[in-house]
Amino acid sequence: MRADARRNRERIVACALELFAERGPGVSMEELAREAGLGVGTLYRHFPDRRALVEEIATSALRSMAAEIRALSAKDLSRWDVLTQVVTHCTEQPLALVKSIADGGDEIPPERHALQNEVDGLLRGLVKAVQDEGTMRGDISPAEAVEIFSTAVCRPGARAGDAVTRVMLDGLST
Amino acid sequence: MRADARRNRERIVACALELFAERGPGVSMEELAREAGLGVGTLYRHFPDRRALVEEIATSALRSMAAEIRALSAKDLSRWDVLTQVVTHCTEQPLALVKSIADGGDEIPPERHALQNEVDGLLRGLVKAVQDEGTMRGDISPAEAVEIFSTAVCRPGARAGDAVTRVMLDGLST
DNA sequence: TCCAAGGTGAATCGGATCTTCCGCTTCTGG
DNA sequence: CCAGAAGCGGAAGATCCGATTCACCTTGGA
Repeated sequence: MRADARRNRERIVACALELFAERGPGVSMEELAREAGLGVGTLYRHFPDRRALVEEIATSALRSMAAEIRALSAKDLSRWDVLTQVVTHCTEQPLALVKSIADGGDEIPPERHALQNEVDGLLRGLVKAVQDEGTMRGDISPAEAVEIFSTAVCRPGARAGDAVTRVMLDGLST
Repeated sequence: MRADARRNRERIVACALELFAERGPGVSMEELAREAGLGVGTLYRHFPDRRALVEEIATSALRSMAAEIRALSAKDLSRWDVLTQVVTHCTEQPLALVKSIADGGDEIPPERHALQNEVDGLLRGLVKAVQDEGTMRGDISPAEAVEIFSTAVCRPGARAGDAVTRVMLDGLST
């Protein structure tokens, strides 16, 4: 593959990641192309159709999300601090986008479904750990906690450490 | 106006209110009609076009919202309790819808714009009062607080007293 | 009973996207 | 440096989807 082609492909993925995260799904191929400074045709050279593009982005984001949670969990920090950092990480990139894509109507391909379950499981596990540690209130189920995160993080214009996120975390702590 | 016509008009407004609240704008006229158990044509007999329908619902919801805030504010309750009830009221009906409609792209007609400002002002005033009372943390600006409410309340499927709302309120209290 | 107000929903209209395609441009191996 | 493959651009055409219309059927109520 030619060097410039690889560069362009990367740029497409990066821009799509960003645009989906900040404006939700439904961004048109043309906007994606413009943002990346390329022609629409180029998107189609790299991805057979919209779905393929969305799929690549979603799965890669989920994969990196799962990796990040694992990495942070392995650190020698209080579970609460791990949670905080996970939330920060989510706000900065993937989850928001993944959720926005997930809302996009298409049927979920099995691979992505599995990844989503994996991330969900990791998050719920983390919540449980934080509660066991005693730093998070116990009257919220892991599933509810995850919903709360989504609400705070998957918001157009969410930024790490903004008021919504701070209030949510404070409301969750004991 | 014939009795059945009046009945149908009311049913349209009620269903639209509900559908917009729970599924956001972008619900099609056909869905609206189906939900109301009527034909599409009937919607058009009552409202010249989609915009007129949306407009009627939005302004009436905003009006009742403002009235509700005023009514609750006049009660002899702590400002915190007033806030709690306002949030509950929002979750049960209008704001969610109004915001979801506001996101719908159309330019905001002046009348609605004025109403939105009014509601916004009332909310910010209430927040200020709660903070002065000392029951809400002071490191959140009224505007941020309103954004937090929106986030918690304008969510597909929000229900009064659910985990998201509870956590948000706890996070806001001192 | 009569008939105008009211209701219906298939068909039409339009706007917005997605995709295709072919001529033009940019790499890169030799 | 050059030939030709790889890549790019973006107008044009195919599609999709929801808003709106309209010719015809129902029904409230005088």
